[in-house]
Amino acid sequence: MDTTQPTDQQRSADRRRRELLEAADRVVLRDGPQASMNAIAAEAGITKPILYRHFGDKGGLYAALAKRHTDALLNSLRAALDAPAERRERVEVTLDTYLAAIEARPQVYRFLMHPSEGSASDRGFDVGMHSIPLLRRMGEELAQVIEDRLDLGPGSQQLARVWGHGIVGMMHAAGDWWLGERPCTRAELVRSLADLLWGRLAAAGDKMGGPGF
Amino acid sequence: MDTTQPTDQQRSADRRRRELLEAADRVVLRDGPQASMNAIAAEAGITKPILYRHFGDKGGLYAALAKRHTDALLNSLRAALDAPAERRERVEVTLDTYLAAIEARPQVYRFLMHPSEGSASDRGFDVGMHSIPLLRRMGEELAQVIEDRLDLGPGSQQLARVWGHGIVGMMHAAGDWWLGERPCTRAELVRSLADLLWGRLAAAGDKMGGPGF
DNA sequence: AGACTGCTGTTACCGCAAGTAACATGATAG
DNA sequence: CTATCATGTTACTTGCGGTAACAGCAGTCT
Repeated sequence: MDTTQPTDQQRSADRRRRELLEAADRVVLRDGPQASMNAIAAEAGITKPILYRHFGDKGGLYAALAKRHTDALLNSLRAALDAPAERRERVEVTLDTYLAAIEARPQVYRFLMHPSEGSASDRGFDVGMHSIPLLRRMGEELAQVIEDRLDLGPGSQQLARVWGHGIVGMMHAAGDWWLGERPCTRAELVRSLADLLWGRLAAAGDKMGGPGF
Repeated sequence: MDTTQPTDQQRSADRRRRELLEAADRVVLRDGPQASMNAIAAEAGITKPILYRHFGDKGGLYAALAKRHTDALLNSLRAALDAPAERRERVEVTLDTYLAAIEARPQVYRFLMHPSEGSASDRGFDVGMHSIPLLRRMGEELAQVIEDRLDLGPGSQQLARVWGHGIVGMMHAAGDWWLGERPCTRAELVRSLADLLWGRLAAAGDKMGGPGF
């Protein structure tokens, strides 16, 4: 039986798969998220049907491709979150890690955030399911960390999940905007966001002190 | 001369345009963001080229369509932001307004957040510009309100913009997740998010008090 | 040896949606 | 009666996702 034997065909197929993914990676890095299957196949030196044999459909390829980058980014973020430092320091390092990643490879970032909706397989999806997997995964991850390490009162699990997704969304939107306009340095952005999370919004005074205003 | 006269052809064209937009609205509400030009034309009782004469391309139609809803939502949010109440109250009402809107018309919401990238006109765009117009507009709007009404120290304008986009992103991501999973009531979600903005993250105690951990 | 299986690769095609060209029609102005 | 201009149509091109059918090439069973 070939239960212990990877049959060395398996390994060959896996290697092919990885080669294809790297070709796809190169194309996406060059052409952005609208990279066509033809282009990817050409880059890999083969033709379309092979891609479809390996990945089923475009969604499958994109999912496989996204998983690699998502996993990589999540590992970096986990490391930042688990650093042995003060909470504020950890938050800032994590924010900076994310922002540095999207700054370094904007095309990849753009691809990850813009799956562009599959074409026919989406039938029957309810709203909400369309959302970007990376954001969801980051949100859940952060929620777990928050719940594990913070002492919130009753309902802590739910609170942690809301905060996880909320903070990730904050990071994402601010990062996206920052990447487009570059209105300040990365360090300034990190500091501003951390300030926001640290309650400076609530602590700030009104500008025109009238109570009815 | 017909400088004072809107030439009543103009008005007729405008009415047509509005009718087409409403037809498009109906289709998008029914089919989601992947509504085809053919479908929209059919719903309006006409054929494709007319749509193209009125809106240029699909991006144009989508932009016009999005503008209507975006304006409507922004008006609601402005009203909530300008309410004569305590800051926390205003924040909660604003969050609730947004969440109620996306809860009431998820298809519209999904459309607004998922323009699916134009096809050919995107050439030459740098990264960052892809982002959803509604989010950007909400971010800028909120930034303006924050800057107008809060007394932040030096660099207040930049801080306000970061916070504006950050808070909007938080609201958006949390809302998207909530809409998909419905893990709690709207009121609970609003409260949790407001708590986050009010610095409860920073105030919470560690679970295992070891300093090195 | 010769047929069977399974994998990799190809060409050539289908269906569908965006976008366009060219033609038809009906009102209005000179 | 004709020129014009907006409104509408059919029929086409282009490009992409996806698939069917076929071609070469290992090994394998009898």
